[in-house]
Amino acid sequence: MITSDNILSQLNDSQREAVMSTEGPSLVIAGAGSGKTRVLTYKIAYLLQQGVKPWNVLALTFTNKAAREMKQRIGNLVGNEVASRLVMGTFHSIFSRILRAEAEHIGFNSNYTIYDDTDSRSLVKNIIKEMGLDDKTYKPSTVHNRISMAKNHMISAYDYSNDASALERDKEQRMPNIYKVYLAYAERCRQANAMDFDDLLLLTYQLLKDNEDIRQKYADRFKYVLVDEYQDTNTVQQRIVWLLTKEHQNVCVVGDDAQSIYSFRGANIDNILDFRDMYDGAKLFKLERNYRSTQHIVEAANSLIRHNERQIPKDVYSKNGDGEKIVFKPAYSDKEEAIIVCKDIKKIRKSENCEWDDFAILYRTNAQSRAFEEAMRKENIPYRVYGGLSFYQRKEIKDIIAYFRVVVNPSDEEAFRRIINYPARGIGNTTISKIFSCAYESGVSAWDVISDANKYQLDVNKGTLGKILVFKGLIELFIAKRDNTDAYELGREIISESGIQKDLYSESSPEYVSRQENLEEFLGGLQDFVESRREEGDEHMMLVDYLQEVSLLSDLDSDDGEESSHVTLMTIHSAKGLEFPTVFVVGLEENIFPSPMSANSKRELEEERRLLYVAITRAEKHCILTCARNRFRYGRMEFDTPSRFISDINPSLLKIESEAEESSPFTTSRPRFGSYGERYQNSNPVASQFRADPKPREVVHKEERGVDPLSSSFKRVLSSAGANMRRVSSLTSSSPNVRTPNHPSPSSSALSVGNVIEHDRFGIGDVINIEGSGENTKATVKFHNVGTKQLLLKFAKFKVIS
DNA sequence: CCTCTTAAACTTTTT
DNA sequence: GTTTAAGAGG
Repeated sequence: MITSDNILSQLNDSQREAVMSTEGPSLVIAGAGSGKTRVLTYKIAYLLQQGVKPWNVLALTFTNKAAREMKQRIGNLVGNEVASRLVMGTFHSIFSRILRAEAEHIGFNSNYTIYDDTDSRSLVKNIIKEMGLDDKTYKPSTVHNRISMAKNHMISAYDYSNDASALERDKEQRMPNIYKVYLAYAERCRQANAMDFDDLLLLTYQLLKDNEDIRQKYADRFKYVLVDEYQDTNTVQQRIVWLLTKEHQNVCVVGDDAQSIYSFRGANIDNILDFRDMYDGAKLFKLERNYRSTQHIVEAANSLIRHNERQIPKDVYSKNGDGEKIVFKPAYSDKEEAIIVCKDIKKIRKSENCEWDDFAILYRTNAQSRAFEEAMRKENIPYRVYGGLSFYQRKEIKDIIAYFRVVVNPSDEEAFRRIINYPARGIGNTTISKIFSCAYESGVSAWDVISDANKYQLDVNKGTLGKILVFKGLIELFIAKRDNTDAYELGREIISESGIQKDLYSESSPEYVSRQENLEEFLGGLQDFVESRREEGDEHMMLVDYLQEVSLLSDLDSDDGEESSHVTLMTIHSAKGLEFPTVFVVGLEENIFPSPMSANSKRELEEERRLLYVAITRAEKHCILTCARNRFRYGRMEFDTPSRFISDINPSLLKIESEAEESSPFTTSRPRFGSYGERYQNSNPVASQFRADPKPREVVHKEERGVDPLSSSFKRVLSSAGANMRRVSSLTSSSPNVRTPNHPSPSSSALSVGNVIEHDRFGIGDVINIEGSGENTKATVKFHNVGTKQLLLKFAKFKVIS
């Protein structure tokens, strides 16, 4: 533990001032790499040392991962027990929990499900179809986007239908009926006891606005509110913060207007620009010294961002030494671009003797990762792709989760639709339509209809009704167990009883094997979830708890930190807040970056420029920009010119390196289809086998995958039963509970402070405290890789090493 | 009512 | 190149 003097001594002057200003509103404008997270971390630690109770501090972050890491760092400063009681997380996850607690006040049930984007769009699509609107004019994603934007501005479906300007705009765009879709959508979500991402915010706002006593309660509880990445908050988030802080005004927001890159999601840059108008007398702190990057990188980024008009003036500087210039490497094709990057990575790694972890490849769109994946596989460079479609978006996983959702919340329309005929049980489209129209007419959920088909006069023949009743019986069986069977046990049962297991193991084609592996992986994760909770003495390990956790996870969050060293591939958006010694920003072409979608509005173009600013400022030592003049898109070869942003960078800080002796990258004198390009034309046929990898797309360079899918999956099961006990659950094993959940650790009674243990999942750790007795003995263990955990000895699985 | 084949549409960025 | 929608045949 460390004293407050010590905390303050680790900060520079401006950081310290920001940290010590605990009372009243404050705005911290933190330039890239200026220690923003450090200020937030230390400020919270400082508050705690001043005697503030951790549960009185609300800290809102942008990702779950950021929250977790910050908690960890605060724990290191003031102790984990205290830190673990802080209320810290994303807007969405914190407020979804509050909404569960207060569900009755807003007409929901506390076991509501959260619709992801796919669910929302599918519902919108169904509504459009049912209303007889043309789905060419009313594109579901466009309509949902309109609804989403309305919600971000606190316009409910009812408000919208009375909003002259919104209606006018829709009319102009030839979609005069959007308001009807919105009304129906809101109604159907409520009927399904489901909320979409935007509802989590909008309903929180309405809850606090319409129930003064509840607002009081939370405003009172959260005596100090801190918001990270404030430049990326939207209007409704800002209003929620206001409702919570308008009395005590102990609110500290941290952000950088130059890094605002989420306006497509409703983020409103005015939130940060106008903060001081909203909170009268708010103190302004500017952190301008960049500790991350070399001077050349900082200056190049500054020279770029200077082309934007709207911004808070600041002067970011570095004292890290000049370093190298930013390098721009135009390539002939996307394949060549990838090869250049691979070569550079190998070269720098050798010359500077650094790790694969020190490299990141950042791109504008997820689709760009492919060329790099293929090149790196060929070059034996270990990498990991973040983002893209997440593990939980995969078909087979979504199907399972849909079962979970229906069991927890039978009204869930989208999940119901997904599983009523999966696996195929002879309930076809005609029947499904009948069930749903019956449901709408009576104003109940589809589940209600099949629960009492007579009452709702469901018109189906006897055979079909029989099939429906079998399905109903199946779900009821699970519902009966959902409150007293842990998520893993019940999950396994659902998978086997529903026929999912039989379906997935019915074939041994590569796609099926890949799905089987995903299922194993999923079960492993589910088991981890239940066991962690059990070991930590947390009772919340039922299906409902699992869903709560999983529905707000992003791909980035699942990084467990114990993977082997790898190059990072991700979109620039995902890279926000991260840093790497060497960063490649690739695909700097017109039509990609800036995205053609934003080329027609100045506002959006400025956002694209900020995006490049974010990308460049991720780099500590080397920043290399690349582009390709020819690129495969939509299966065609397309021609492109370098991004206009290249010429926004001060030329004296930019070094242009052409691989070939060609003069300027801006000329296109090279023959378009010379032998040079064709060398890379043939794609590797082996590569296609890697496409359906399960989520941690860590590359294993022994021919472990792809050669013989069956044996690789077998190996996987075998190895998981051995040294690494992470994935023990094999569906093929005859007795599911080889490892009984309640099996006590052999040496738990003998454990004492100072012991070193090896935990099945967390690895090596030192026992630093033991408390409680008998059944409830808890050990505090500091693990080398995953931080400090409290384990209930009754359940924890580990062995004592010394 | 199910499933296999073929055609079209598609791409920003994400909690 | 990939994923999803529609249509034909069983």
